[in-house]
Amino acid sequence: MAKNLVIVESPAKAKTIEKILGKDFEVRSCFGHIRDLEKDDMGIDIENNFKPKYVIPEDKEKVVKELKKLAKDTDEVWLATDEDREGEAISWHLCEVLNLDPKTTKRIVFHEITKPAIENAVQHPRKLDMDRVNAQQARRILDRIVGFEISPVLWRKMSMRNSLSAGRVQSVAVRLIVEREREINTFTSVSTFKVEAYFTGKDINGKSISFKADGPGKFKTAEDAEKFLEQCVGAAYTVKDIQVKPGKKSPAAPFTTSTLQQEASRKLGYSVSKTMLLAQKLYESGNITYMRTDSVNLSDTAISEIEKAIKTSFGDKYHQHRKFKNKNESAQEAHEAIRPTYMENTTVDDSDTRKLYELIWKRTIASQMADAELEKTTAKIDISTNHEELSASGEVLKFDGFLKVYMESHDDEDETEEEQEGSLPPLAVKQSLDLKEMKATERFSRPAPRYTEASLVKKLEELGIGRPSTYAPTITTIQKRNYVEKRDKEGIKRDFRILTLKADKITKQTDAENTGAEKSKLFPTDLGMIVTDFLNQYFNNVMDYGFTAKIEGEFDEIASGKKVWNTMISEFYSPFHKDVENTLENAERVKGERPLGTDAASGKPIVARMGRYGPMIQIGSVEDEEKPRFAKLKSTQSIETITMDEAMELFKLPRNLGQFEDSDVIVNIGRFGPYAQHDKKFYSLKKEMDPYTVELDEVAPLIAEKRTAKDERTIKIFEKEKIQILKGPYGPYIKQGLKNYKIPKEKIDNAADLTVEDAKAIIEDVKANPPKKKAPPRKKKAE
DNA sequence: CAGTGAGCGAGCTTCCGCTTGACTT
Repeated sequence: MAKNLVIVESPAKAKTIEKILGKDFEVRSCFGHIRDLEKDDMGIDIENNFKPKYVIPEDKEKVVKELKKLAKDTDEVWLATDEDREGEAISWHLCEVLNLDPKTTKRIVFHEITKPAIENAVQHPRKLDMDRVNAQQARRILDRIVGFEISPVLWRKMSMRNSLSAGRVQSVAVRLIVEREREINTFTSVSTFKVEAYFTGKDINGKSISFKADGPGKFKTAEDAEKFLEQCVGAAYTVKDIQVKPGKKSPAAPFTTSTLQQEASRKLGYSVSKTMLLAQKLYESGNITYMRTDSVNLSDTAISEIEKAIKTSFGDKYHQHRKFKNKNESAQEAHEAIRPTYMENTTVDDSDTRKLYELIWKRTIASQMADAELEKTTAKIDISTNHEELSASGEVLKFDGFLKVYMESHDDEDETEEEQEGSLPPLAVKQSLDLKEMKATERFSRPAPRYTEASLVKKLEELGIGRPSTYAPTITTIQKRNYVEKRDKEGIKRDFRILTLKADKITKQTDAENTGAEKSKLFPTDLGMIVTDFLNQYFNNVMDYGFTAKIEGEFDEIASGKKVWNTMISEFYSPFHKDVENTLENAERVKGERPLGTDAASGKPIVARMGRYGPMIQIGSVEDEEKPRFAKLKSTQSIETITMDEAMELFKLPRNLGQFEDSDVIVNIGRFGPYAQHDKKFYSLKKEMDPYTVELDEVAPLIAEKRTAKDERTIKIFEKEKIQILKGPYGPYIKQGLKNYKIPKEKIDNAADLTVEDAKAIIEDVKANPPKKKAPPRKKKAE
């Protein structure tokens, strides 16, 4: 039995640290938080100064039991959880559960897993910081209050009430997406004309050249642009002035969770959850440092490793020592930046994680490399027939520096109008140029783009909302709650005008471009918009973009002992709870109704609104003698934007496509999407089949094909008993009615030989001994 | 699996942050 027990949060860390500390120390992990607020009654005794009621969750019982045993048999327990607020609280919970005295138990911290850092930590233990623990408790309790008081309000006040939720983080994330969507919907695009002149001539060495110059600003109308081109008729063009300016580019800081998610999204097209899954693998295999971090800091040992790698691979002049600082105030910096553990490993064997690893490797090494040096040349070109001038510019890379390995990408949001500049040929002042042609092209202003998962993470981080460990889960939650969905949008065709001056003649033409196409973007659903409007109206304090920043300031005061945590919570709770009660009492049930007009055929009103099963169109009302008619909106349509014509289109379903093998084929949209009904059976339509336009000759083969696929899946059918033996992705299984039953291992190889008695026996057996429930009792709802 | 759409009101849902496995019918 070791004399010392060290407890850390992550098991991968435990292994590494144990090696460093040697045989006197046993290092174990507690796998994050070991206690949480009880779920009943919110787990908070509000009357009793918000006293929290903590319990050990079922899935943590095992690890707690083990730690208890180890703690009892050891001389000294060292609490080595992360240095941030949550880590301090985990240490305190460990004291409570393991019966350790918080006043005397040794608390150690390190920000990097290196031998000197860990040895230094062991030599300088401190005591638990209760102020910091209390800041965490305040954070936890406030989040529980917000989530568990507002969510039930939604269940009462929304017309669709299946597992709706609200929270300090998720509700604001949805709000961002809803507001962006509305900005886009109300955006009116204005067009301007941009002039570009194409020149040919000879450079100072007599070599033939051609290059492009930009016109003087933008013209608001086609008339203004044309007037300018007219003023250029017959003009001579001379280089008036050449300016050369040096410039430089610097590398980006090493990765944090948020920037890794952004770059993996832009460069590799990964979703944030995919990035985190792969990063976790790399971490567990010892290839990278911890992947949930908000710090851009690199350990001293890492910095010298990187320096060595740069000097050997690229030479001394490519190295530049840099120390990055966090811009983000909310950062808690419990870990290092995300970097390779060993710089000499330039890649990994695993093909899944290779791209992500190489991205991390490049970003890390680039962060300690020299600036790239540029030379920017601007030539002003005089027009003899008017007072305007043209300007041509080019950029030449003088020294590549860090660009040798890595260049950060940007979202289209950050994109400037100017494209990547090429180089400009060497010109001389007073040199005359030949104009090949001059074009004025119509360009349209664009609204801000919809968020991607990664750009939403970026925005949340800027607002200080959420933590590295929650960015990916938050994005999953708001999609799972059906507030937001990720999808593509097709662009629409738009005409634009071009005026061309060539050989002193002006011609006009129209061209077409595709605009507004988006890939993998976050769109709010009608539900998301309605819930957001409701929350904004009744809980504007919590929905404020600055709310988290404000309370974080107060948590900091608690952490520094300037404020008492219950006081802070109480000050928040009084007005908040009044809002809850006021809403419950006074808010109407929300339907999200939007009148569209009157039905030409019946004279009845048409509304778009939210029904129990989603957005729909309703003609007439329930008070009418005749029942109202209903139609479900398509998944790409929205209550806010649907037009009368589009709404009427929806009433064209169900469609009878005609007969196939003597039965009607009827197409409709059901709970699980578009389907065809034929001979009492149902067949899902393929994605590309539009139920409004699809024809019999497309659907009939689908029915035939799916029928054989179903036959192949069937091993045996006992018609009378309604028992089927089927082949599933995990092997054969038995199905009776809607329920599935697992075939015992010893019989699985001969599933085809099972008799009806065998099957019945298995079913009875499974019923008598139901399979163990999954560890987290969180049931998955049918989507 | 493939209806529905109002109201009544069983019995259910829900938060954020810290960590990984379990394991499919």
